[in-house]
Amino acid sequence: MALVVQTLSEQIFTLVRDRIISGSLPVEVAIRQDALAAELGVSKIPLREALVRLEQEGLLTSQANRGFFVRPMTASEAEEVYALRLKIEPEAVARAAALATPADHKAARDALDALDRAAAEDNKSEVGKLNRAFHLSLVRPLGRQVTLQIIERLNIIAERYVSKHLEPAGRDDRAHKEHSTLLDLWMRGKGEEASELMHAHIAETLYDLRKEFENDKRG
Amino acid sequence: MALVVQTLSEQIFTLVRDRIISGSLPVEVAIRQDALAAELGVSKIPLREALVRLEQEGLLTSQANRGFFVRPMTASEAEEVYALRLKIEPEAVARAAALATPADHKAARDALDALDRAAAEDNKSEVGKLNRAFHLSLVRPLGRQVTLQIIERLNIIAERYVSKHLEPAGRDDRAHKEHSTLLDLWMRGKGEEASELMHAHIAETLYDLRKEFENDKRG
DNA sequence: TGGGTTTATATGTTATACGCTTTTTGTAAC
DNA sequence: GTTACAAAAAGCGTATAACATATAAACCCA
Repeated sequence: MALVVQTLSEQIFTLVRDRIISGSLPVEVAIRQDALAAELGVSKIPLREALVRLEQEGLLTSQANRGFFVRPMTASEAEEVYALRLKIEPEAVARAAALATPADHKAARDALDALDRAAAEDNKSEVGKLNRAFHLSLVRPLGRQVTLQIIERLNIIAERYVSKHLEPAGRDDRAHKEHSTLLDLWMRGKGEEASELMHAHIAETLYDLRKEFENDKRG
Repeated sequence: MALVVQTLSEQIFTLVRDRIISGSLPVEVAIRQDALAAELGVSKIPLREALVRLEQEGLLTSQANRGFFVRPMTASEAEEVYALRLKIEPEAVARAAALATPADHKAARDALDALDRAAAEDNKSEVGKLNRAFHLSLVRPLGRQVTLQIIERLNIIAERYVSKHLEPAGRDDRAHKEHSTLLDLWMRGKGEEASELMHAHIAETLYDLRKEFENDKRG
């Protein structure tokens, strides 16, 4: 177990990030720094550092002297993020499959188990987080820091859209089966097949999202 | 002209970023926050916010209670960053060429002119910055925020390696000609050709970098 | 109802202080 | 001259209070 001391600002980063993803922070309204800091029981210094992180992460925007705003979601951003994921993630999965050690295999299986358990309990925000963790566990053995960070960021942005528009990944039976097959292929070192399935898996989510966007426009 | 007020922390971000790129900040040594803040004539709060930004940007790492460190450069990171650029940038250039307006054309031409002027004066750090600006001007008309931000980040990380190992882009005659041809194709809406040339252009830089890495190993 | 002025709020930053780690220094033992 | 450990120093991360400046809200008056 890697003992990693987390700074207060890093904890706040995660906490606020999850609030943004879950949609519990209003869009287009400046985040009241003093109020949020007070609510969290911290000073504004680590809070602001967390907000700066989130801006760099693409979840917030800031305007000088006006503060930080949750970035609005748009269909075109979703298209963009999924296009990037399709271009990067499947190949990363394939390469990672070739490099994965038994420890990596165990980590991925554990991640999927945790996801399944959370899905059974219908804990929406937890499912989203664990879904991300599972996807990341399939590319982590690649060991490429920059690539991993980009994939993680894309997954985080993508999750906002999923969490707003779709049922959580694990509850969906198709996604569940795909995850299982994916893990199986991946662990057996079948990188190419895993890659193709991952591509289809991501593409299907995008397809579902598109349907919802269409509904929104009509509704 | 878009009037954009810049926060102190944002200015510091740019300033420190350029120092990292130019290599004037020692690697593997914690950045002395009080000292740097004093040198810049600011307090540590906006400085820390800038450092947090830079960490998220992939130029710094931090360890709780130990501070921020300039990330060491490695051949494998260079390979990684260039692989990502090759996968993303050429296509983005092609699509942007189709969307570019006369204003975009002018911006790109101006960027190249500025780059040429700086190259004539042999201002290494300025050339790097303007080279980045030129590359970005070719993809900006695409209008995809997330994609653009990723490309910009990759270019920034890449520039560290270029600035350490190679002559600045504009001084190199081959690069200069490629830039000219690239701009020409791009402005004439020949997206596919521009894309191919951009791919070759990036690949050549990577090739040159590899040679230097080999030298370092032997040297 | 609208426009302009005043008032109130919030942001971004400074200065100072302090607990807690980490690093360095000092000292003793082997 | 190392090694081991204790003590001291330095530096990080956070808190608090304060304030200039910019934005937003309230107000007033026509």
